[in-house]
Amino acid sequence: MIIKSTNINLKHIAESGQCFRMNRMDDNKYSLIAFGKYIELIQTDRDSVEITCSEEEYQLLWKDYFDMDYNYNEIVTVLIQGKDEFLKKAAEFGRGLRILKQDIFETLISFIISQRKNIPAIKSCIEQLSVKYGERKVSSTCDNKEYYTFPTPERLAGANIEELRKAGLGYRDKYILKTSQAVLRSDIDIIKLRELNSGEAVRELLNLSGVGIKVANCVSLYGLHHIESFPVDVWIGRILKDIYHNKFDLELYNGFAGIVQQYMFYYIRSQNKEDIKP
DNA sequence: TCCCAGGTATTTT
DNA sequence: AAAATACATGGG
Repeated sequence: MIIKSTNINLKHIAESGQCFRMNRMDDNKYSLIAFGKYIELIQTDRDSVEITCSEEEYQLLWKDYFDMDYNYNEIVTVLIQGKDEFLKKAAEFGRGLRILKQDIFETLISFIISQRKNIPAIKSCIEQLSVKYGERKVSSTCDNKEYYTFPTPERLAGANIEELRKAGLGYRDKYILKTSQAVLRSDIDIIKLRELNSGEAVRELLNLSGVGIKVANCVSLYGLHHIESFPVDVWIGRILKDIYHNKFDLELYNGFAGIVQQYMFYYIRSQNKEDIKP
């Protein structure tokens, strides 16, 4: 299945810190586990991507997952033609980034794990959790590739805390357990969060163990696709302080600040990472 | 070996 | 109410 788009870049998406189960296999080729499925993606040229799935599965799942109905060119153009020099560079550099529509529970648990960990360590934890508590599957389309789906709330809520910790969670083990149990008991209805606006959803999420303002905003942005949510982590915090002297005007990007945040995050980190430089 | 990582909860001023 | 501090583990 081939996707044509003037604004999709697998490398940018995979390396932008929004998802943790999309991995580079070799140049231009990535594997991805999401929604219980395994696919491989190839950047065949600047404007096209090949996915190892049927047309039907693409229409049913991946088209939405990659947010293909949204016009990212419009935002990139606004930023590149705008007056903000930093965002101009960030948008030029990150052209092809998209905000994925990820599973809400996986996003919630993943970003609880993310606190005080670097991205490789986060990925490692999530992979270990999946092997331990997910479902083993074999991809029929990708050379019988073996993979493990992300655990369900039931599986994590029923986990033994010592066993959980062996996945490298550290002190976060109790957060994962409590939050999974809260989801299972429907103390919070994570499906209904979709019906709320971003502010209301964040407020609900803050009741969960291990979820503070930053993680709540990440869940809102990446799990609920509230593209106005603007997570502030150490990197974004440094940008707001060092580049904008704490005078960054979010109102300028009302309604899509989360996407702007993603260009910022990806760009600033590229400055410090050889392997992401263009 | 040392430092720090897409922060949060708890304790202390 | 605001500010300091503890927290587990592993990647670089």
